[in-house]
Amino acid sequence: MDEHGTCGHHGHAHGRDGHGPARTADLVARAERLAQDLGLQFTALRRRTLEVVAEEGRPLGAYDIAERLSAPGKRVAAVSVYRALDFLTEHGLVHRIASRNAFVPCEHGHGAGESAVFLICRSCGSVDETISAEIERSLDRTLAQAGFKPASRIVEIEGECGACQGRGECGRLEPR
Amino acid sequence: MDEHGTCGHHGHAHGRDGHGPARTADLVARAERLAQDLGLQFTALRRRTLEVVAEEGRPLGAYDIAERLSAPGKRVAAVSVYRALDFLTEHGLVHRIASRNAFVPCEHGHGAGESAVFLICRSCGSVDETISAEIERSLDRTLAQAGFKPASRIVEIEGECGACQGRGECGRLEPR
DNA sequence: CGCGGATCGTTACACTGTAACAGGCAGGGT
DNA sequence: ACCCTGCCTGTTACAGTGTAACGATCCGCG
Ligand SMILES: [Zn+2]
Ligand SMILES: [Zn+2]
Ligand SMILES: [Zn+2]
Ligand SMILES: [Zn+2]
Repeated sequence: MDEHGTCGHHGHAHGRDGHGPARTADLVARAERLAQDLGLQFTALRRRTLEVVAEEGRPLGAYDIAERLSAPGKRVAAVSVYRALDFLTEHGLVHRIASRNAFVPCEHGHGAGESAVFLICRSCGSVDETISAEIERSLDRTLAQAGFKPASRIVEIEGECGACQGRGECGRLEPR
Repeated sequence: MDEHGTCGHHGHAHGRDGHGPARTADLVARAERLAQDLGLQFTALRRRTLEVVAEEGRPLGAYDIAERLSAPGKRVAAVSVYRALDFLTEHGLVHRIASRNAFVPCEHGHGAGESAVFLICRSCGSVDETISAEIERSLDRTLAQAGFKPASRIVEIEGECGACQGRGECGRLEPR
């Protein structure tokens, strides 16, 4: 799959629901294939959780997800969402943004070895996931030099995305 | 700029209270100089908070700090600690480890421009702070290419530190 | 003296995450 | 059919993390 790979300048219109749905189907398909291959259960709760995260254009907290999954008369507890998120993050379908205590859908389908760099915009709240072999290499080099054996990596950059720089701050940052 | 010349080989013996006290005096001096220069108040609470964080060899939570600062009859509330930590982190005297919700003393005296890489050991819980111009460069390059203007960076690597990989022979010195 | 600013104590509250236990449901052996 | 087992989910309770709001104190300044 080569999603927006030729986007050049990362115009990332996912501040809203730009290409959310398309990605959602992609992710669900990937999850089903993965569950098939590994003999895991891609249950309804896990699927609905993935869909909710994928369709929101910005990081969602576990309690926000629980609220979106709940219906009048059928409440989904946050603890169930946490368990679903455990499954999804373990298999690389969603990522946790440590600096925000929130979750975003994976945009790249990278393996466990490749770690992502998250660009978090202060103005519009969007999160862009990029992969850079160069960063990977320099990280590996530094770690090897320090005699440190890495298991998981977190790289999160907070700042202002390209779309928000030109226009003051027209990013719609929804309260609540 | 003195480049972490103190510790050369990153053998980081600070798993316990190795060179805590020495660093503590260093940090306090740096804080006093900084407050002097900028006309800020390095109050008793801020100093004691910095000392507590500096003397522990591992990341401390805000509530842990509050507990250590409290005495029978003189309780320090966590919210006060958070305010002191805000001051200390804003001026680069301590760093927050986002993946742990905990705080460590700065080991390098780097400016705001240089971002640190934190090596967090799963076994002994120690945190080593290193600066790598190479990582910095590749990050800058990737960000520029994405049209993203960075404000703050978080790089946290979890894994196993050099000392814990031996598992029988601790603290083996590795020349070069 | 009165005033504004910064700090700190205190309370209350929201948000994040996990432990423990119980019920449901599918698959497999008998 | 039955039981047994493993996995998932619902529910409750709780620990840990972080902030808002208000008031008191201190201090420098006109
Ligand atoms: Zn990803
Ligand atoms: Zn933006
Ligand atoms: Zn530092
Ligand atoms: Zn270690």
